[in-house]
Order: sequence, then C-alpha cells, then structure tokens
Amino acid sequence: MADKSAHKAKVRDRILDEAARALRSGGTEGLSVANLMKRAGLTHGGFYAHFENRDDLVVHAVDRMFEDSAALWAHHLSDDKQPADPAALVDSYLSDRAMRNHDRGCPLPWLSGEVPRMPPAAQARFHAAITRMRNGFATALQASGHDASQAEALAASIVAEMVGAMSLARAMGEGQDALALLEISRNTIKQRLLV
Amino acid sequence: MADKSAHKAKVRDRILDEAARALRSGGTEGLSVANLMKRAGLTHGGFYAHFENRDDLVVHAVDRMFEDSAALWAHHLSDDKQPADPAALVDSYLSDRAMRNHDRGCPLPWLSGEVPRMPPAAQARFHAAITRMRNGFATALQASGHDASQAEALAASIVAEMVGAMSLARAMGEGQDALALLEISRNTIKQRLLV
DNA sequence: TGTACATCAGTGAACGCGCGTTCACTGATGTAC
DNA sequence: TGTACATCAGTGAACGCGCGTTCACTGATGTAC
Repeated sequence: MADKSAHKAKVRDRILDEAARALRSGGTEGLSVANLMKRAGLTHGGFYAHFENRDDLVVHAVDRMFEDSAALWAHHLSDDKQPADPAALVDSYLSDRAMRNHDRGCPLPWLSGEVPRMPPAAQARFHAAITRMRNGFATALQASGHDASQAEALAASIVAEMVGAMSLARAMGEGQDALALLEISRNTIKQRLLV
Repeated sequence: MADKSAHKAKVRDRILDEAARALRSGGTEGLSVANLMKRAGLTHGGFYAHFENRDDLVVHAVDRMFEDSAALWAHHLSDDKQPADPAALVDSYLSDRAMRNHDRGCPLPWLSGEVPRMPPAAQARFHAAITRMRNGFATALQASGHDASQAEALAASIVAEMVGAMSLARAMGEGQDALALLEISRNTIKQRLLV
C-alpha cells in the first residue's frame, strides 16, 4: 500500500513537472491532456486518476511553476546563511540564460496576459506570487540599506521593469536587440538600487 | 464596380476591427474564424473572400492593433502642433481606464507572451512596434531636456516598466492592489523623468 | 433606356482533425486468512 | 508460507464538440450592347 501510493505520488509529480514546463512554453491553450500524458510516458485516459479535470491540472501546474521560481529567488534573498543581494537577483532574472530558458524560471513575463482566462484558483496563485515577489524584493532592499518608506515602492517599480523587460525581450524575438534591451534594464535597475 | 470594391473594403475593415479587439481580450488562441465572422455580422464561409487563411488575418489584425495604439501615443509626442509631454503619456498608458479597456490600447502587456507562437510576419510587427515606441519615447525625452546619450536607455527602461506594470496589474486581477501598483509605477516613472 | 450576361461577396452544409472527458477493461500489487 | 480476493493505476476505444478550411450555390450589383 505504501509503495503503491508512493508510486502514484511520483507519477503525479512527473506529470506536474511536464505540465509546468509545457505551460510556460506553450501557454494555457497550448497544453493538451493527451500531449501532456504522452510526454509523461502514459496514455491520456490515466490522467483522471491524478486530476479532477484540466482546470484542476492548470491550478496545480501554476503552483509548481511558482515553487520553481521561488526557489531561484531564495538564492539571492537574505536568510540565516547569507545577506540579501538584490543586484545579483536582477542580473539573474534578466540574464540571457533566463531569456532563452522558456520552460524554466519565472512565468510572469510569459503568462501574465493569459491570467484573466485561467481558472479563478490559478488567478489567485498569480496574485499571491506577485505579492510574494514584491515583498521579498522590498525586504532585500531594506536589508541593503533602503528606507522602509521607499523600499516598497521601489521594489514594486523594479519588479514591474524586470517583468516588462523580459516580456519585451521575448516579444522582440530574443535576438541582438532583445539582449541589448535586457542589458539596458539590468544597468538601469542596478543604478536605481544605489542608496 | 467602384461601389462594390468600396463595400468590400469596408467589410474587411469591420472584420479587422473586430479581430483586433478579440485578439486583445482573448489572445491568439481565443480568436476563432466562425466567432469573428458572427461578431462582424457574417457567416464563416465568407471569411476567405477577405483573407487567405487564419494566419493572414492574425498578421493584419496585429497591424491594426498597433495602428490604434500608435494613434494614442501620437497625442503625447511632439509634432508641428504641440510639444512632447512624456509625463502625460505615462499617466495615460498606466491609467485605470487603460487597465480596464482590454480590447483597446497597447496590446504589449496582454500579448507579449504569445508572440513566439504567432506567425513570423506578426512577430516582425511586434519587433517593429516596440522599436517605434522606444524611439518615440526617447525623442520625447530629448525634446524635454534629456541628454541624447541617456535618453535612449531611459526610454527603454521606462517602456519596460510601463509594459510590466500593466501586465502585473492585469495578472493581479485588476482590483485594489492592481490600481495601487499602477499608481506606484506612474509616480516612480515621473520621478525618473525629471532632468 | 432596357435587356442579357458576367462578376463575386456572402451563404451554409460538409470535411477531417484534435480536443476534454468517459468508461469497460486489464494486470500488477497489497491484504486477509 | 501459500492461496484467494480486493484494489486501483493505467489502457485504449469511443463520445460530442468546436475548430479551420472547402465548395457548390445564390442573388445583388456592375457592364456591354
């Protein structure tokens, strides 16, 4: 029994992992049940042993996406072991690598426009994730010497610029112009980080 | 003959207008030929008298969207009649009204994530439109006293923040928090506009 | 001016296809005795 | 320990549906004489 349910949890995990990647690179509408199950090495009928329906999957896949990107952020935010490093976070978020890795990292630049068409529970996850990002960045700003009064507004503004710059880089086709735009934003934001 | 082709052009225009609105609020995948033609008061079969296929429509609808939003921008950029007013442009771009009007205005915050899945010709339109926005804003900055050397980078950074702030506002559900985020970005950007 | 013909925007039935979902089934695994 | 039974993850055929596209047609309009 224990073995059986552990196996099931593992398979569900694999499906969610594939779903989170497919969602990022194909959008909500680009993710089909049959395709997803094939990617996970199963047939489509088995899907309903793991999820109530397609919407249920989308909600959990959105959760998974934000867990992944929260882990990336955690590297640069302060905890017991290390001090906060907002500049490194900016460099990482707006890196050439992050632009090219469509199926990893923060989904906001790719999926924001589709949020209003997602199931309500998934929309709530986006709201929560954005709030978490803003708060995390604001805390890091305070830890590196910014006034509490301005840290919140500066964090919101910078998070907006990061998401927008990455959106535009992708919309420009990820070529030379896109790389140049990312560099401009990295530099401009790091300038704004100076106390 | 003249009457007939004038009529056809008018109908095509109506289809494109509906398509541009549907594209903004429903995304590329949300726009179906049958639905669109019904909105335009026609049956789906007639579609192919006006467009080669669905991709052809998408390309022209993207053109139409950017024509619409270029007209909005023109109000605030310098020409023979008026001086440039970048602050007014920012207020207008990030207004509560712009957030709520899903089917009008600049499509970048809604559609950037879908660009890689659009027909190549439509992708090229996005690239061109982004370049036009950046250049227009940079010119306005120079006209209001910024050094040529920094105007370009500042324009790119501000355009990114505007697109990102509007993306996030929509992704947050357009409620109180979204409005607050827009206000923060408006204020932060206008601060950055000061020479 | 009136008639016969040509054009072509628009109609609506039909197509093949992929979608989300259902369901009777299979067969490996865990449990009871 | 060995056997009989129950469970249930996963299979694969089938469903109804909306999609993009095709095509034979209709009927209003423009042209030729």
